[in-house]
Amino acid sequence: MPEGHTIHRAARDHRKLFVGFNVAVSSPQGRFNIGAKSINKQQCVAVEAFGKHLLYDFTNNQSLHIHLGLFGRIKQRKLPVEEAKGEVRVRLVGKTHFIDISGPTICEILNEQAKSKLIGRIGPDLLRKDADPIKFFERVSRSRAKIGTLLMDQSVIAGIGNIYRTEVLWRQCVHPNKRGQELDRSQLENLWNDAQALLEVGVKHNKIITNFKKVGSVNTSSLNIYKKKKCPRCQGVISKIDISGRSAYFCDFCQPNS
DNA sequence: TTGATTGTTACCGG
DNA sequence: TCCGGTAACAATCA
Repeated sequence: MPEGHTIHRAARDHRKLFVGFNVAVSSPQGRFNIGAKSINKQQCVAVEAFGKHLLYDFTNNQSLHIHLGLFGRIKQRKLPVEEAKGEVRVRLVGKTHFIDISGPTICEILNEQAKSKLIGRIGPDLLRKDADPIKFFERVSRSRAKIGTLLMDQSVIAGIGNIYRTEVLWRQCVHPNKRGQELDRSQLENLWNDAQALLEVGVKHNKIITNFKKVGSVNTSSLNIYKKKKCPRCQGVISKIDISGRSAYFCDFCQPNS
């Protein structure tokens, strides 16, 4: 479910729900018995997203660290609390709402040192004001790896997932198999700027939207080529390839690799 | 029941 | 050291 926009949207929403309040934190038994006692009913002082990682900071300098992975979800509901549905691993209860987090791949409590280490290994985050695009430009420019791989590497650029990868490369007419070092500075700037703009739209609408064209007043589709057969620009056939286990789509004509 | 899926990490070989 | 490939793990739905 989540690319960067989902996590930053959650951080924005949860800031209003939890910061400044004593938050009840509970977790069930099993793999994700995180020992929530140490943060339970502590005051939440911040909620922040770093790439696809979500951190809830508490007064005792500990943080709840969540990564939703491929299947994780966050459900937000109004109080009173209801019985959890599905594989809920953590529940946070605030003054007016509660959230259930199901299926995360990471769900743990970090101290300050571990938190710094985590933040340190995440690349520039398209949705953060403190992001430094120069780091992205330099890293890609000296890499032999495919741009399709690099865009999904969260230590190179944080926030892009499989759908934005396909859509941004198509919008900028770059073949996913181009090597990082084959791209010039203006292409990299365009990729950065476009991805950033699209992710911001994603946060605003809580949805991935990369196609803004309307026929009459109706949006034909919010995506251009992801899982599609035909290129909306040239009407050509969309190809599908596997890049490190994930499906990437591209238009042979609009995104030449030569 | 099977396959697919908006993700990440560890490990190995080249 | 970099890069590609593979496996493991997560939960849900068609």
